[in-house]
Amino acid sequence: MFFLKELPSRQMVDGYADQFADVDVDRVLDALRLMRRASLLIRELEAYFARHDLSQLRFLMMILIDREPERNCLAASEIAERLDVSRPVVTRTLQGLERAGLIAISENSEDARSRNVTLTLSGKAKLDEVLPGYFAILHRPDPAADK
Amino acid sequence: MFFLKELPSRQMVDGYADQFADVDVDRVLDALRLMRRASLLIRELEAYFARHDLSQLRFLMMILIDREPERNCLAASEIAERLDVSRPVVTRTLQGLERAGLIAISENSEDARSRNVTLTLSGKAKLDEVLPGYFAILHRPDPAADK
DNA sequence: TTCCTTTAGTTATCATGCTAACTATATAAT
DNA sequence: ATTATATAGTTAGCATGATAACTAAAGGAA
Repeated sequence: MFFLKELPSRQMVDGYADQFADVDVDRVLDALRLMRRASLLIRELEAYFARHDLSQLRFLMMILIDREPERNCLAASEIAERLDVSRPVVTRTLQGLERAGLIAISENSEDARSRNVTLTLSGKAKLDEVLPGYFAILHRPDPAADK
Repeated sequence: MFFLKELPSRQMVDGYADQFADVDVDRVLDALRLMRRASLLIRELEAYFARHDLSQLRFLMMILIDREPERNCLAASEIAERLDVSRPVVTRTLQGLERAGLIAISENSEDARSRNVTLTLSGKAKLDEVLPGYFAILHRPDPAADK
């Protein structure tokens, strides 16, 4: 995360960048602004989800399952793949969701190593509960409101 | 953080958003792209810093001190304020930097509660070591390379 | 079949973010 | 002067990210 409040001025970046060749100061400042704005947005989303006993990751996993057209279930490995998050994080997060009753985990008859993950009714209800606020936060013009 | 690989299509967002009023689908997709790109960039920076026994936060703290015009030192509370990070995180990170010999922490003669933080020579050297690679990562066009 | 490699998932451990609750000092109010 | 409040910093404990190292099952090659 990147929460630096006052981004460096162009002069300051110049000051550092002068010591090295080929630094595009505008691009650096753009990248800093990008990280700052996204970090604030992510922090806000996490706080929102926490108030609903969720996290962004929990939410995204549920969305991924819900999104699944026919099967209405997913293997844990498919979730890890699509979310681009490490396996242990997937394992732990799924365990939490199961303990919370939001998903159900069952054996896969074709591959004993694999687990099928399904949304419970409670899980679907949780999605409905959370989605409006989610969109409200996302579609706000600039959560950073940098001055 | 937000690492969802395949962002939802406009149709999919529409599908969810239709159930609620006033959702600007383009704005939602923009926000998702923003978070994804920044998350990848932050992850890359953290990995880079980790290879130098730093973290983005450690780096930013050192930059803040180095940036300081005359005093060449900062109070911990000022660091917390400028970085917009919780106090305990500042405490812990400063302790780590001190143990690593990159900063020095001294008492403040005017306020017994406060601590003055200074960069050591080793700390300044570390900044020089790390800055070129930092700019190189930041000024890359689009680290996400979202197809 | 036996052995080797790959894949699915877990456990253990660490780093970094948070809040709540604490100590200690400084400052303001009475 | 005493009491109350605010500020600086720490500690404890939780959540979420990561890697490394593990078990177990599947698949391929000898």
